Amino acid sequence: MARQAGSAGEKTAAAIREQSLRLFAQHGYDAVSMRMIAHAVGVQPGALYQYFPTKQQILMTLMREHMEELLASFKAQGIESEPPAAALEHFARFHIRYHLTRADEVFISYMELRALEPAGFQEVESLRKTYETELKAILVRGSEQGIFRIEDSHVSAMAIIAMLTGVNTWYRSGGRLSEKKIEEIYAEMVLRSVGCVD
Amino acid sequence: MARQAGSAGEKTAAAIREQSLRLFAQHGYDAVSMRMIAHAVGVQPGALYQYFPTKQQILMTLMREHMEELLASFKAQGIESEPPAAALEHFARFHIRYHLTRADEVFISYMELRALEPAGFQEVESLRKTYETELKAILVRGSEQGIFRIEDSHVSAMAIIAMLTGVNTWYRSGGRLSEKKIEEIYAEMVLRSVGCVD
Amino acid sequence: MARQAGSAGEKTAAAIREQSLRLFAQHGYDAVSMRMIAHAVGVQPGALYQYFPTKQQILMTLMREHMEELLASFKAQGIESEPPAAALEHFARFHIRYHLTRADEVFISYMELRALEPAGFQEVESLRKTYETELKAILVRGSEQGIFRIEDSHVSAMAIIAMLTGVNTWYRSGGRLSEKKIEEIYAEMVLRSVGCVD
Amino acid sequence: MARQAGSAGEKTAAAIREQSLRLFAQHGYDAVSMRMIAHAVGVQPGALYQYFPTKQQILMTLMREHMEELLASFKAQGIESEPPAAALEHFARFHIRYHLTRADEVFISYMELRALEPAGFQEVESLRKTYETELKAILVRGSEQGIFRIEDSHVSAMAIIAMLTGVNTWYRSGGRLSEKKIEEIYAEMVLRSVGCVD
DNA sequence: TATGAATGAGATTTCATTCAT
DNA sequence: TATGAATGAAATCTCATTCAT
Repeated sequence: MARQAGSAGEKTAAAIREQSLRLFAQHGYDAVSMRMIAHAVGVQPGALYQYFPTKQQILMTLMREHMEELLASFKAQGIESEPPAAALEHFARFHIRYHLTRADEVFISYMELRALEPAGFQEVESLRKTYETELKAILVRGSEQGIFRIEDSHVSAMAIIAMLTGVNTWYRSGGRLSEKKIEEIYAEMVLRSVGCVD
Repeated sequence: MARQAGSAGEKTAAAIREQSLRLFAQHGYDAVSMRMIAHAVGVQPGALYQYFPTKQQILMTLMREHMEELLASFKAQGIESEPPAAALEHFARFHIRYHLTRADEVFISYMELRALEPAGFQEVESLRKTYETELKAILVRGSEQGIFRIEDSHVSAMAIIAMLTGVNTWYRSGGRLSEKKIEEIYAEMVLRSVGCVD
Repeated sequence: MARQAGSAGEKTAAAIREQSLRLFAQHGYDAVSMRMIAHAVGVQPGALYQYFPTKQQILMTLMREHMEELLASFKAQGIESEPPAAALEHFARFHIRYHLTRADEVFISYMELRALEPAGFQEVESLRKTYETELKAILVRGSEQGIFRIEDSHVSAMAIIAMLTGVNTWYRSGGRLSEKKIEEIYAEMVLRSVGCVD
Repeated sequence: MARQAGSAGEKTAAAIREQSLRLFAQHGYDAVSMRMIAHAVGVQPGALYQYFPTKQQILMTLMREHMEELLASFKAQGIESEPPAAALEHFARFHIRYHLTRADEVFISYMELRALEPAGFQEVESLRKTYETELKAILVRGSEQGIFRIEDSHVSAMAIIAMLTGVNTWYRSGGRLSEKKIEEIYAEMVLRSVGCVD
């Protein structure tokens, strides 16, 4: 069949991103074949190579774009200029919200790191560390001002991020608790965990 | 003459478990082939089928045995009969310790759940829920006794487990902090997170 | 306004010939893809089909044109009317010169014969035989006149052509010996090989 | 279907060599697929990989073994200790004989050099140069003893080898002339070409 | 208990070619 | 005259698994 009128290319490119994201999140990078992606998109496998040179590049693109958007989104919050307690609460709420609305992107960015080739791994790791560093900066500020009581800012940052990110492993929207409520509970636990009682 | 304890077969079986565990943790279930396992064990691929009927069964065995050991280990702690605060601290320390000494088992039990076929998934999920329920029971007890201040025991349990389990994503033994210290920091953060200040 | 001589189309057609020739000579017909040719020409693969209906036709065109030019060039030498010894020397020198200036054309005409489909193969083979027959005619004339001492004109012709054509497998211009010198050495060896001593 | 009794492996390995050789010679390395080889051998494509890790390695093995056998065969002739004229005649006859009995091996070793990856190319080239050097040594000896009249031993060697090797492009056994006769004609032409008249 | 040989399916990727625009 | 998008077939190679020995 020949191509349709209109900008078929843009639609196809977007569809490849969407379907790859969904399939990688559901089955894992290695368990998803180019055939599966092509079938989900509605093209022959060969057509994918007009848009991405390799399967690895599809994954890499999804991850890089996710991390860049996460960082841009975070920067847009202006959290850095807030006082420590407000900043930490804001960070927790932002992180939870981001997770709950971009479940697939977040999921593959944590789960499929090992599927990346070394160069790509380094790049994504570096973006992730940039994000983690933002949290650490908040913790250090709060600690220096005597607002937080923490032993080690690195350990605390890791613990907090793991706690927050974990929401995706169990929360399904439409459940017993609203997303707002989840945000609130996690934010409170985070603040308390660093000795900041309300 | 009697057969030695630890016949060739037993050694091979153990080696398959060890090497599969290591390889699955390192590369992911789908990225590991039976050939890779066989090569690591030092046999031909066909030999693996003397011990496991399918690759899926290797994964399943590793996961089931890990979960069963985790539960048995936990039961042996006698945490259930301790008062809530002590129990929670004890749980946190136990969980961290278990993670830091069984990194591979823990890792694949979290990461490769989706690689399981439905029946196996159900079985492992059920074991995991049993473990999570132990934590929830502690939280409920503490909450009822007014020792913990939590909004929702399920959410808190999920958050705590995610925080604790996350230690594996970054901690490498021989680092800046001892395992004991890590235990201590996490235990304190957990207690605080449920409003239990020391 | 009138179109310029050498329209875009003519330039493209010429570029396809040149690049195909170069690539076929370098990598072999089967190892060269239409994409490679298109890329070398600076167009998209589809554009090639404005000038040649198939990849096979590109090869066929290159070969046919080469053989026709070789024959025309040879005819223009007027060798047929020369006495046998002069004719043979002239043939040898012409053949060497032609090889050394059209390395790629000559190369693919010998190497890629088997890549041709039957009909094309027959056509090129027939042109080649016409050329070989010219040499054989010289040998027969010289033999009949007692100037050459050969056992079998076909074998001698094949041997001489192989010897001369072989120059391309090793000679690179700008080397130790000039092209003129090469011509001279080969011409002498050819004459001697048929018992025609100077 | 399961495997037959007997050493199926050795038979298969030999069959892969034979069929690859035949097919590469007939169609060219790039035009032959692993499917084609497998089909000719009577196995599934995957089975080939029990014997050769890559298609390239099949070609490389065929070429290396051919060159090594050629050199060993040549050494066994003891040509080096013969006087120049006898040595050159002997070389020519040996080369022709070898060509006429190993047409496919010889053919691919000349035609498919460019299909080799750099490392393999170097290896085969080096073996080929060793062989060529043997001929050059004969020419130099004869030249120094005033028996041959040659301008340049390298050019002469190249010319002679090309002439001799060319026999394969046209001779088919069972034709008008016996192999012995061919040997004789070529040997005489070679001797004459270096000014050594009988 | 293990091997060596093989299968049939499927992996990623590339191919020549087509055709609406 | 050329492009951008796509196809359907085929490329090399790897996979889990089987089974006679």
